[in-house]
Amino acid sequence: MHDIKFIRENPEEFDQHMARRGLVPQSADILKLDEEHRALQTKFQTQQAERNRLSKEIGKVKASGGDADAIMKQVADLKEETQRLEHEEKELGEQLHEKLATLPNLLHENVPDGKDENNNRKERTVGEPTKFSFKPREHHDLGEALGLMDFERATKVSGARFVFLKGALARLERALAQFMLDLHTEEFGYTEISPPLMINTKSLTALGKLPKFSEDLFKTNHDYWMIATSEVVLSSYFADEILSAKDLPIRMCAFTPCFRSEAGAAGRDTAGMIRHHQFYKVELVSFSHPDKSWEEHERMTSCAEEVLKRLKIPYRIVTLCTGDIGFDMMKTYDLEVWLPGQDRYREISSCSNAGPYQAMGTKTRFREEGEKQTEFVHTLNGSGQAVGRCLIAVMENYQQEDGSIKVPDVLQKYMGGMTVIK
RNA sequence: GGAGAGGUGGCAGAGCGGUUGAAUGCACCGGUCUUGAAAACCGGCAUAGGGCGACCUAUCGUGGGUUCGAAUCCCACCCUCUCCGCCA
Repeated sequence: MHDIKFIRENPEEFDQHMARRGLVPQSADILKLDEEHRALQTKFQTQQAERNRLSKEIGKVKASGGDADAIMKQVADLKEETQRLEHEEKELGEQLHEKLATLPNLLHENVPDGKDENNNRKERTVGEPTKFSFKPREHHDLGEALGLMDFERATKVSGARFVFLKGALARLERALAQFMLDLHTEEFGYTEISPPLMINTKSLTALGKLPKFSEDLFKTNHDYWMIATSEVVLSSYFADEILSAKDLPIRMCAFTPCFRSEAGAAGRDTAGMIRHHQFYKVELVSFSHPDKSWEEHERMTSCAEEVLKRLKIPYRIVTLCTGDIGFDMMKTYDLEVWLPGQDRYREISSCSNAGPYQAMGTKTRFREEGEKQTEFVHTLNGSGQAVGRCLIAVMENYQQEDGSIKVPDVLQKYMGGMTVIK
C-alpha cells in the first residue's frame, strides 16, 4: 500500500520508481483521481454537515413542542443528492485505494537494475566451494541410498513434491530447526512465536499478498489460506495497532511449515526436495523505526548468515535486481548456499525490507513519546533459514565417499551426540 | 453440532431514536500543593480524512436497511463468553 501524500509531494520520483519496475508513469492518473476524490469529499461533507445541522434543528423544535414539518421537508429534499454524492465519493475512494494497494513498492536506490536473476549483484562470498576427492552426489541420491528419504511412497500417499524423511534425516531436520531457533532467540534477541498456519483473506489482502498470489497458495474449503511463509502471520500481528516508539524494534522468529502450490513451476526442480509443496522454515520478522530500518536490514541479514557460518557451509550474498525482487519489497538480499551435488549456489534465505509498504496496508503504526502524530513502522522479514534447503546443504556439503554424512559440530548436541549419519 | 448471553474509548463500564464522539471510574500526561514523594485538587487525554483557517466529516464488531435524524430499531455476517454434545 502506497502513501498518497508521498505521491502528491514527489510525483516524478514515484514514476521513476515505477519505471524501474517496468511500469508506465502512474502519478498523473493517481493525482487526478485523488483530486477528484477530495473535491467530491469536500462537497459531500459540506452537504452532510448541512443535513446534520437541520436534523438537530428538528430535534430542538420538536422538543419544544413546535412544528418541524418545513425543516423536515427541506432535509428530505437534500437526501437524494447527499446519497448520490456519498456513493460517488466512496466509489472514487475505492478506486484510489485499489491503485495504491496494487502498485509495487518503491525501491531502495541501491537496488541494481536488471531483468532477471542474472542481473543480481553479488555482494560477497563466504567460504570456498567444498572440495571433494570424489564426485559429490545430490541430496536425493544420498538420502535414498541411506534409506532415509522416501519420495516414492510420498508420491503414492500424497503426490509429487512431497517426501518422507526417516530416522536420522528426520531428526537432522528437527536438529537444524532447533539450532536456528536457539541461535536467534538466545543470541540475537528474537522472540519465539508459534503462530497460526492458516490466515484469512482480509489479512493477506491488507499485506498486499492477495489478490496477486492467490494461485501460489493453498486454500482450504473453510476459506482459510495455508501460509506460504510465517512472514504473513507475523507481519500482521500488530495490524490496526499503535505501538510506542520505545518498544521498537520488535523482533520475532517462528518455526513453521510453509505451503506453496508451485503453480508456475511445472517441470522445475522436480528431482529431490528443492522445491516442495511443504517445507519448514525459521522466519525472522522485525518491526522497526523508519530511521533504523536499513540498519536493521543489515543486522537481520547477518543473523541469517550466522546460521550458515556456524554450520560451516559456504555461501554468497546477492542483492536482488529490479527484475527479481518481490513486488512488495524495497530491497532484498538473497543468501545462496553452495550445493556440491548440483555444482552451483542455490537460494536458501531471503532478507527484505518492505519499508512502510506493508504497515500501511495492515495499519501498523507507532508514536513517539509525547507526540500525538502517528507514523507507520517499517517491516522486515528474512528466512533464518529455510530448513529443508539447509538440510540439503548439510547433506551435500558433509557427504563422504561411502555415502555417509557427517553431522556438523553445532548440530551434534541436538542429534544425541551422533557424529555421522550412515 | 444444540441452547443462551454479549460485542461501546488503553481498561472497566453507562447510554437503548434527537446538543452523546459518547457519562463515570481506573490508567496515562501536564500543573498546584510538598524539602521530596504520596494524597488531594485543577486541566488534558480515541483514530482517520477534508479545509489556509474558524471548523467540518466518518467511525460505538462488519456490511446493508428503516428514519428528517441511529451507539440506540430491523436484517445478514463475523467474533467472544456460558452450558450441553463431540473430539486432539
